[in-house]
Amino acid sequence: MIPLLEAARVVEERLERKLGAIGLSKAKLICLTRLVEAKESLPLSVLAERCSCVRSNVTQLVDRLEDEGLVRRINDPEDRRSVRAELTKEGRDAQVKGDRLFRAEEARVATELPVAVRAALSALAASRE
Amino acid sequence: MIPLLEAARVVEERLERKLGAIGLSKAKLICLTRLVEAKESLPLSVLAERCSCVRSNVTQLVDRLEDEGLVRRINDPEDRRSVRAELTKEGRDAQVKGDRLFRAEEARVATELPVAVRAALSALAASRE
DNA sequence: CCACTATACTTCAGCCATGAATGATACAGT
DNA sequence: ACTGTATCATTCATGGCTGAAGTATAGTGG
Repeated sequence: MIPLLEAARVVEERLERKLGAIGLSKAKLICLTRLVEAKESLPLSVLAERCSCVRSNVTQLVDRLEDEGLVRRINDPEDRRSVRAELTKEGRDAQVKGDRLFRAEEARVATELPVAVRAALSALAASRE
Repeated sequence: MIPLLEAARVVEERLERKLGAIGLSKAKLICLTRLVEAKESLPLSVLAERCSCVRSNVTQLVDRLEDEGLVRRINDPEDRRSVRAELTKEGRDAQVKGDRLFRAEEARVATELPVAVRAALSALAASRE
């Protein structure tokens, strides 16, 4: 087995559990975080890029986030093909809470893996082929 | 972001692409491999345990593997609640091919991550809480 | 023997992800 | 203005995963 994948699974599960407790998931949090970072609404295609996933995925993710009232879809008057995602107040709040949990998990991993290890992983992640 | 998760994603994607080329996936391969290792048919619940996933997942996985003719469901005369999964010839062959690709990816990761790093990851994976 | 409880699998609803196909709009280049 | 071509979002099919609910069978205590 590939230890990298096993370890990631462990961490991923821990993270999902923590986020699940406040009604979020890693995917949703990342989505919200990208919007917070952008400081403005984003076309779904841009959002997809920044979440490193395909558009159809963001369509569904935003569907769910919208159902939960964390995000709102708005039409772009500039380009009528485009649909932008905008954070709601609730979305902003959820992001803050989720981000705290996320950072906590990040910190936990930092205690479990020495800096050198994390550096090696960053390098691998950056390779992207 | 958590480098561990990013790195795992990169490797996972590479692996899925390679396996996809021969009609397999990591999940399917693991399932087949567990059966090969067992050297006999296994009740689905045991298979689920060995694949570290829930039963309902194995039910579906075996559905697909069965559709593809890689595995066969057989009734257990000892316990009529139980359903066992058995490898077919094709399943055995697929496992061999898939395993080669899997080991290749494993080897590749070994060149990308020093032993010390892999050891640290194994330790984290083993923690399981 | 009966009722309980536990176990085995399946089914269903839901989430996350992908890729192919669709429909609408934008933007050439002619 | 018209005809492609590219881009935007969505839908659908599929795969992998989970947890809750359902069905059948097994096993146990009375």
